[in-house]
Amino acid sequence: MPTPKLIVVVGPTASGKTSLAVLLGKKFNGEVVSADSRQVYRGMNLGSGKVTKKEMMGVPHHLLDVADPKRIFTATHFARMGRKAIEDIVKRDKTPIVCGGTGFYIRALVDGIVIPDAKPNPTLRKRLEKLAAHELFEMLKAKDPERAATIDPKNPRRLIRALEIVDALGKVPTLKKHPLPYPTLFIGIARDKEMLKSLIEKRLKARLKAGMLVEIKRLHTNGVSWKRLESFGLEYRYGALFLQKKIDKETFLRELTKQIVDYSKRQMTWFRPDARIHWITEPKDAVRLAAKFLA
RNA sequence: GCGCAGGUGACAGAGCGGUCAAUUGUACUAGACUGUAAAUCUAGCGCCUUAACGGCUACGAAGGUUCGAAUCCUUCCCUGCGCA
Repeated sequence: MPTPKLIVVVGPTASGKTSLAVLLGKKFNGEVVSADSRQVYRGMNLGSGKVTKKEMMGVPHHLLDVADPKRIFTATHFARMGRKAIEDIVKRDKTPIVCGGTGFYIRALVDGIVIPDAKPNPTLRKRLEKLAAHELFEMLKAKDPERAATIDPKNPRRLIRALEIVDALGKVPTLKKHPLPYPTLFIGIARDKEMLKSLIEKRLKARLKAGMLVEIKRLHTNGVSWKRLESFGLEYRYGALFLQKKIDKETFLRELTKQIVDYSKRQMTWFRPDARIHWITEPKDAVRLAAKFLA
């Protein structure tokens, strides 16, 4: 039995990750583990760019439709389920292909960062949300100077989470990693800015035509609040704003396009420093890399 | 032609004698990321300098007043509105 190996496909939104993962899966007897923080939710298909059954071309996919959009799903849930899926794939002698654009999820899963075992505490959060960032920072500094030294002192969300951990565990533990024990090939899809922008525009048009707004409306009808939809960002946020008539069609299109482009930049900010990633531009280069890696 | 208002950095738009390379918003660029991560947050943004409480050039143009002007005066050019 050959040693199990892992392939990871990353890249900005609209760069072509999905079809590349399918191609690799088909060629190398693999199964795809999606690493996308929105595609985990049931009913969020068009807006999140989820693969369709047809596009899968018979390659099994994991971690799609595993969560209820009305409930919070987190990186920890993802990492746990992802690990299980990968172990299962390996056990069946197939190659797991992690594919997605959510950098934090990939890190949690592949690098196995140990996220502090402190559950979200809504009551505490609600109370802390009333405070200003500098007040939160002072609190953290008093209770856990070590964490305070490394945290972003102006990011309330991070500060609140840190205080939440302190509340549950006494202090924020130092970062530990339990990476997946397989040799791993990281492939990144590189796209120049102009090209990516036009890909994003094209894809958005196609999604709208396919009924993206109907999908968002259906989610709301099925009990997902506007507020929740807005919190999902991008397609769901702007779609919800438009359906509520908070913005007009033109603003919707213009802002959403811009936000998706901005998002793709943030993704690159995340992936770019990772020296393990082999950047490619053509699928055949990815196939070549993978063939060599799996040999 | 006369009257009034105005010409500021990519755009919008403050400033109305010194602390102004110039508030702010947008756009743009870069970055962070320990259970919301498509979320959340930060920084830069005239030119030179690795950098600076350093130098240079700047607020329509040209002169002038002043120790000192984006800010005051004069002339010119341009724009908007009103009247002819």
